[in-house]
Amino acid sequence: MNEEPRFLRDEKLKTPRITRRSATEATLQPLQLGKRVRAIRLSQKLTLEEASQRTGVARSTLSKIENELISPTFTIVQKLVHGLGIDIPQLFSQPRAGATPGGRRDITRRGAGKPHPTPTYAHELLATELTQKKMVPFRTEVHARDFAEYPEWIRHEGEEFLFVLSGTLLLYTEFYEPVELQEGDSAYYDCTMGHALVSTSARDAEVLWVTA
Amino acid sequence: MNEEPRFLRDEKLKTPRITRRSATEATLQPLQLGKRVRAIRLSQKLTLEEASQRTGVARSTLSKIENELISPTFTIVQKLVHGLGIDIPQLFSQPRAGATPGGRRDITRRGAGKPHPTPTYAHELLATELTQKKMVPFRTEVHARDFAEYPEWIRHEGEEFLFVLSGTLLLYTEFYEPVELQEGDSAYYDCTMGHALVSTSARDAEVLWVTA
DNA sequence: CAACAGTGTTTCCTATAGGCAACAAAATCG
DNA sequence: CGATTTTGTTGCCTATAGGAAACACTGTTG
Repeated sequence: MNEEPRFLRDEKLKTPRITRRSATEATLQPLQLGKRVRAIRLSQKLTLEEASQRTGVARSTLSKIENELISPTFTIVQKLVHGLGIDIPQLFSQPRAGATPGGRRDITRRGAGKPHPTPTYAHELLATELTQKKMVPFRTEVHARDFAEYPEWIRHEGEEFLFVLSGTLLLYTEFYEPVELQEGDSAYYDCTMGHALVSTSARDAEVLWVTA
Repeated sequence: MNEEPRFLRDEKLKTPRITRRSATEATLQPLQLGKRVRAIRLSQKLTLEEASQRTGVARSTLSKIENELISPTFTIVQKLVHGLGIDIPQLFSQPRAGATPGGRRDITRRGAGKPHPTPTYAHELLATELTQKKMVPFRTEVHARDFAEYPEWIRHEGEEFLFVLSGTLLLYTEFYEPVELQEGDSAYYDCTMGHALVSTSARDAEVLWVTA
């Protein structure tokens, strides 16, 4: 009295109600999230019940996710990440069984990074072809012109190195006086300490940023 | 508590979407995926309809996601990531309220680094006041003019990011063809793979290097 | 300024995600 | 060994995600 797994059904004979409007997603990889989650859970020697308690997700739901019976909601994914201490890069990237990656290389031409805008910054992410990397480099135009544009401190894990490519700016940090940086200056700081940049030159300042 | 996503600073939003059952974890981070998606879409100057076609997600669904009315399914998130070229897995990661201390900061003025000359490179080490750091940043003039100046491959642990500050040069790597880099270009590679730089411009090229 | 073409939002409805509870299969205990 | 606990896997049901279409707005154009 059991029906086939739903998503299989879906693949097979779900043509009548065609809603596939473009072929963009044709090449979408399976990306076995379920197996990944299971591997991570087992690696921590947790039972479904324990994982359930840590994440706040029902035991049954976890089972279904691990067996690829359902596609979890983003809120659930967040709970998993949070509760199991999963590093999201792994979740999104492919197996890559090997230990330390060997001979990878990724070239990013000027202006060819992936844009990532925010109200105060215009980031351009570099080396986005590589997934499992220790550092995240990006080039940024600092649009902010006043410290007041930041509703609160920017603050996150890790350490950050910044290098001023052009223009001048003020580096505000939580525990220090603001300091003016000019072209060629650089700074290294803990990201857990609140920080923010404000352009002071005629043109918006450009910085190179690397986070780890 | 720092639960701001990496590049995100944003106005406060209300709806934390409460799950009434698992009261174990009362509050769940907002993590405004919606605003992020909207920002990315707008940065690419796409309408909802265009984004819909690229991602294969219904226009209405996109609208709801951007307005935080629903929590998208993982398959939908995948489609978004794929169709809009979103990278940055760490974008989604919630910096765990880790006990990483640290309010360190180190400013290095232009030219004020610690010189470290070699036959082929003139390194200037940056942020040398800080000792226990994850990354080692330095600015380098590439004196080498011929690959033959390197008796053997440079090779060491970790990963390296390099950004061309001025001039042009050739990046030789063990497993790839040499590639020419110009001002503003960047590269990321595994250091265990042999690598070497050679200036090709009239003046010696200058690069910014970060190792981790 | 009416007819129109595009935008983003909202409504309606179906498909499905997720929790609870019943279940089967091991594992543990008596 | 049977009884009990603990494991992971289903039914079942409700809450909700997601698609199509209607809608409300805003420009355009003749």
